[in-house]
Amino acid sequence: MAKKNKEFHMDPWSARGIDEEDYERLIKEFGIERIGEIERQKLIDNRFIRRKIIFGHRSLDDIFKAIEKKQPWAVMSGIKPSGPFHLGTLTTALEIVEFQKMGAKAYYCIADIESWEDNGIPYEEAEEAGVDNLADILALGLDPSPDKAYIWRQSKEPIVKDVCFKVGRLLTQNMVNAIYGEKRFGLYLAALIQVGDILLPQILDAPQPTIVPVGIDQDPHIRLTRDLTRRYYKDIKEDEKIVRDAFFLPGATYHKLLTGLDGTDKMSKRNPNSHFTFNEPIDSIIKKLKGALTGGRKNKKEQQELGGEPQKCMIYKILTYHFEEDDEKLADDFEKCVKGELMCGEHKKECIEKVVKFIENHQKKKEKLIDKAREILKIG
RNA sequence: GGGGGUGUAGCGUAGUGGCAGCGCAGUGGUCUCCAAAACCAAAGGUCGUAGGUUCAAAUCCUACCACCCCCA
Repeated sequence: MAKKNKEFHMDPWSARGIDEEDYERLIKEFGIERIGEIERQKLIDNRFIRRKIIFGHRSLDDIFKAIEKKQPWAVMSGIKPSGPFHLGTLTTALEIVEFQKMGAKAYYCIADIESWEDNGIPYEEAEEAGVDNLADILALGLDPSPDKAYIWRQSKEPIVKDVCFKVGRLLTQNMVNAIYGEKRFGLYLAALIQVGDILLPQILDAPQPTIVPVGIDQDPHIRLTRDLTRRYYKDIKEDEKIVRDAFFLPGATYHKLLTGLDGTDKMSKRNPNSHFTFNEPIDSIIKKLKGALTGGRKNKKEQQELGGEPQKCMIYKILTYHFEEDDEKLADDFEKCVKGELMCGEHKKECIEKVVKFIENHQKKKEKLIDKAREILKIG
């Protein structure tokens, strides 16, 4: 209620939830484009597109053009090494892997400057988490070969720091306030470093379309980056001749965020019951899933008469995001739930089995990739 | 550089010298197909840190630390 009067700040660093009304607003007022039928068809292999988890984008058309003309393009995203992988980071990671499979060169950033600025974790302490996170995405299928991927740590990559200072000249206090609200100064710096991360493919290689798959809460970074790119990375001319084209405005895809397993606004580190990590003991994961919010009715009788409410159900949600491969089975379970034929206890049990299988399998793959991750990040 | 303010449980707060309390969150239980909601119960504190005054300090004094505001 009060929200309508308040200024709309979507904050990449806070844990505020985002509701349907916000999504509409982002599309109407902030220029995010809906994923239309054409984009949908072109990306139909992507589960997140099919299931409308990725709901919006900027400049996806540049990517399709590059694909058509067989020109190079990039996918860029990263992770803040402040803890283990969870279902939220899994979404972005899978998106990167998907785009790489479609032909993009993948640029993956370990955002250790941000984990210092945001969480107070010194670079050295972020190393282990960085290795762990990288091993996770390798296990999910990221191909690290040098022609297909470039992986870096912010603190060790001078180019991204250069960009921070270069574009910093274009920014005023009022602009950062409008985008992020009042924050610790270091967070603004981290945001500018991230501008460097997003532009890195075009700096290291040549101007090319870049897609940044992110959660919708990261859009402020995308807006800032596009604004600064437009103003700073223009055509470079020598003697009236263009020697380097202007950069492409970095594009993005936006996915909806998973809410907390326990029914709270957002999965957050603060609230351990809202999420589980990939490094967590299996019995702890099971316990959290057992306690997950469902859309079930008061008792069995009412459930059979009225049917469940899968829209509210976290079990249904995480199956949709990650753990049910089969579209038909998913739709079928939705139907059964609404008709009152599927009981939550039973559905939960099924879901738990799938999650446990996934985590155990993932751990096995990951274990073998830790050394590889160390090698890539040059951490001994 | 100067001035003012704040610091009490995970979070929000009450407490002006005499047993450190309340709300929310978290935990356990009842209920439930499982959760949620509701109800019941238990738990949680070096009162920012270090000194000092006092029979007695969250409370008064000193220094330091962290954060916020104002002035130059």
